[in-house]
Amino acid sequence: MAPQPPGAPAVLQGTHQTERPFPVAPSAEEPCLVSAPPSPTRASGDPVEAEGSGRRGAARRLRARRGGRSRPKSELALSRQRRSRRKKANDRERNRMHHLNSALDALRGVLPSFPDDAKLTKIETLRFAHNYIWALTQALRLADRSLDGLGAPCEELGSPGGGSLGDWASLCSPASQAGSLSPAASLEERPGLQAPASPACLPGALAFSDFL
DNA sequence: TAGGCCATCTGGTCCT
DNA sequence: AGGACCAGATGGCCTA
Repeated sequence: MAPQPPGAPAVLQGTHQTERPFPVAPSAEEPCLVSAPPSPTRASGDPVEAEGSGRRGAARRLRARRGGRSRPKSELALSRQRRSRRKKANDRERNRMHHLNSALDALRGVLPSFPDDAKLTKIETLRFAHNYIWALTQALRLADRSLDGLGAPCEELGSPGGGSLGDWASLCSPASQAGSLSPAASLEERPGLQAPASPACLPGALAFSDFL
């Protein structure tokens, strides 16, 4: 996937999404909210107000206690309330997704660098991170063994079938066995992508796609 | 033009 | 009641 060009609605591009914490997209409900006339029934039709004056206190208190919380609302009031709640829910959902994208960007930041023009997609980022962590774990394990005098050769990292490095990463990685939605194929067309921070005892020429 | 990726909206569900 | 989370739908943008 090519990088988002300027103007594209990228996640963190310094456009409206970073400058406006909660960008509110033009919503179909907005015109309704703005143009909705004030409720004509509110002033004169409110049941509480209508029966409020002139009644004995006991009956009124009883009624208030019984139905005070769920006072029936007019259709217009209900509609307004629904729109208001939906709008707030949309804002929260947008904010939540922004936080999620920020976390995803932070994850991209700690992963081995890659050419500027090759921003990882969301699924690529997750798979890359998963496999990269797995690879680092393997490296640490082997390093520990070496320190213990076992002298584990790096071939232990080799693929079970003696395949290529790509096979090693893709076959051994738990992520590669995890699912069927692997986007690795799309990354194979990124020959320039390398993992520069090859840990000790890891094959230094691992291709970027090997982690995906 | 088809397909991929993305942001957003929306309704449902669960939890506090 | 309201918030968090989720998944489906939708439309925009971009590339091959």
